Amino acid sequence: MASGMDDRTTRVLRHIVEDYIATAEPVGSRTISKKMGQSLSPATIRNIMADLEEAGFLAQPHTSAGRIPTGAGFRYYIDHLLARQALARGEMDQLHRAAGEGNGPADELVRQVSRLLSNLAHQASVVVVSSPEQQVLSSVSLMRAGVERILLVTVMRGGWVQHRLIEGEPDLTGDDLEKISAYLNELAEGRTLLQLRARILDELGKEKARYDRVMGRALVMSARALTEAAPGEVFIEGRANILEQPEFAEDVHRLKRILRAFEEKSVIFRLLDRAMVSRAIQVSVGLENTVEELPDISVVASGYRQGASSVGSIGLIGPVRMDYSRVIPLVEYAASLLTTMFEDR
Amino acid sequence: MASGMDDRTTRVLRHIVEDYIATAEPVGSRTISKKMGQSLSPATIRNIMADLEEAGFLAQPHTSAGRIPTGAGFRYYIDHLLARQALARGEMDQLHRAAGEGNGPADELVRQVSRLLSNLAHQASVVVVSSPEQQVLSSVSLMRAGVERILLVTVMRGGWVQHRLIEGEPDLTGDDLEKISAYLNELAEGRTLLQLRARILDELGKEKARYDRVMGRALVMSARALTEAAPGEVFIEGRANILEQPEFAEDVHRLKRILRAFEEKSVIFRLLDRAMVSRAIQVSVGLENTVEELPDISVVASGYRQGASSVGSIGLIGPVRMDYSRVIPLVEYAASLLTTMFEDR
DNA sequence: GTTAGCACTCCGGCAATGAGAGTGCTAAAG
DNA sequence: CTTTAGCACTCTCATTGCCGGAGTGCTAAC
Repeated sequence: MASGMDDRTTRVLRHIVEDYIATAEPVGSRTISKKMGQSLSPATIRNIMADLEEAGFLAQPHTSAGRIPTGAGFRYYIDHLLARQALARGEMDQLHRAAGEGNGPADELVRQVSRLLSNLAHQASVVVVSSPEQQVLSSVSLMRAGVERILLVTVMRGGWVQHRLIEGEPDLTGDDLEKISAYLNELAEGRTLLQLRARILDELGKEKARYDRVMGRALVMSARALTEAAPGEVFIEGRANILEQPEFAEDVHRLKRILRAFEEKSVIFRLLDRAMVSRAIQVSVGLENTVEELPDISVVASGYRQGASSVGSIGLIGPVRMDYSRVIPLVEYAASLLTTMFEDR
Repeated sequence: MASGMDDRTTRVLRHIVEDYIATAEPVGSRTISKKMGQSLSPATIRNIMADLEEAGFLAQPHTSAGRIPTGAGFRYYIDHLLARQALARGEMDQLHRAAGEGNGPADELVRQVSRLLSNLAHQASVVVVSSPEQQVLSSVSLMRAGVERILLVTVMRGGWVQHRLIEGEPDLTGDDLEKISAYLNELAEGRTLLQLRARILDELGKEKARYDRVMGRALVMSARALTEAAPGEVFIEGRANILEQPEFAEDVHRLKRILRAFEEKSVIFRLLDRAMVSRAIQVSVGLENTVEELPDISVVASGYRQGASSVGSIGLIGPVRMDYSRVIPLVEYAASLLTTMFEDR
């Protein structure tokens, strides 16, 4: 089907999509005829449009409005017709600078980049950080946090910090904690969180005798704390930008749906997890995303890596009518920027 | 002026405000007459309304609409006429449960409570946590975070965790870090962040000889890292709830302004900082808040404490037309809940 | 296969209209 | 002196009807 379209037909489709992206209005045959240098008359364009509509790429809001691209139309455009716009030098610089400012812990870096991406694209920007269980540890520490609580802090290579509370254990002294921390660090050397946990339990079985009861119990508790799946994190920036898009600004219902979605980590995760595993940029249009509540939005996202493993993804969320030619390079660049930033950490 | 209003007049004002809160529509003399059991005719009410308008408590959108309370009208209502609604047993329970679930680090606790508060009130909820410099430390730890970075983790009594990156210092070994951590913990005992910093510098001057150059430098860097003002934190929950309010749902401009404001920590801080110092609940109506960009919103907020010192505040942000009789007790209860939760930590 | 021409459809804007809600004023009643 | 009934007046809002414009589909000619 799709392959059975001749060059002229696809050119018409491309112009329709691009015009619609630019104006958010249904586009008519006259407009396209002009745009193509009048080499074809409006009547001819109309015939072609009728074909495209039959093929499912276009739709009419009502008789005698122009056509607007359907989801399938956008899909075809993105897959076959898109001419990427090169990033402006200035935009690259800005992104670099944003990344540079994020010299605090990793979350600051990510937040800055996300924020700028959002503003450059005039869309809401989202970053998800996968649960760091698969990441390699840099160091571990047990800290006192009140009489009845101990805090287990883990720092990953790349700069992500996590902490989990352990309840109880009031009788461990500061000295005890230091000792256990030192020991945990030894075990952690070069390992992931998961591996560390296994290792702790392992060691504990082997050399039970070496530890007094209190310390032994503390080790078990550490292992248990490490088991609790840390959910991963979500950063959303530029929510206000979605009001720049008429499709959301006008329709309070859609707006509410999307704002609610932004408040549910799990939804955002489902929205971006495909991009995480894949290496290439992912564009899901309208119904394609797996979140039933949001049938009318698009997600452009790309994973970023830490060394060889994918650790998260960054992307934009907006209406189906997005300026993909501009937005796709932006997201790609942002993702690669994160990848390089995390490389030398 | 205000004191010069007789009982009947204020009763009319109260009814107008309450009706307007309930309906979001201008209210007319007929409605009020009915509401007051027809003891007064609409004509009389009209006279009273005219007086109230002259006094600045009411306004007319146009001739021959009903009256709407002005900012001053709301103010008077809140200060003198408000009949607080008792919290429902169920709501208190829910809040308690939310607080109980937040058994992770302090930020989880705060987030859960804030979220529920937001949903109960149908408004956006905001929590600010003041920069914890004045809070007493529970423990300190230096951790390796990559070759060129060290992470300084501080845990406050009450469970707030902060981390700051220190760049450089590649030659400190894990052992070194442990030793310095132990020493810092000794110095930190029972002190605030600020005091700790002073103490470090102090000690360093006195006993310079006791430390080798590397460790000395590390201490200096720690002190410096502690100096960087940590900005405090802001949590916003239930943004989508503001769309429940017709005044925002209809006016995209206001909506955008408020969403933008939510993206600027500093704005939120300015909005809530008054509540932080004061012990009582604060209600600022319309123009009263100090943020010029948001002249048409109300903030209901209350500080919460950790022991004797104020450490932050929790509140609601919404249109001036809020159900104060319900919302004020909610916020108060949430704040007191946070205070008790932090007490036994 | 392409295009000009034409009849037709549908939306959006505009003015006119009328009902409804509410006011302010006046004059009478308490 | 206060309250109220009555009434004229104002303003909004929803409804209606009426173009004009944009765009289409079809047919017939090129």
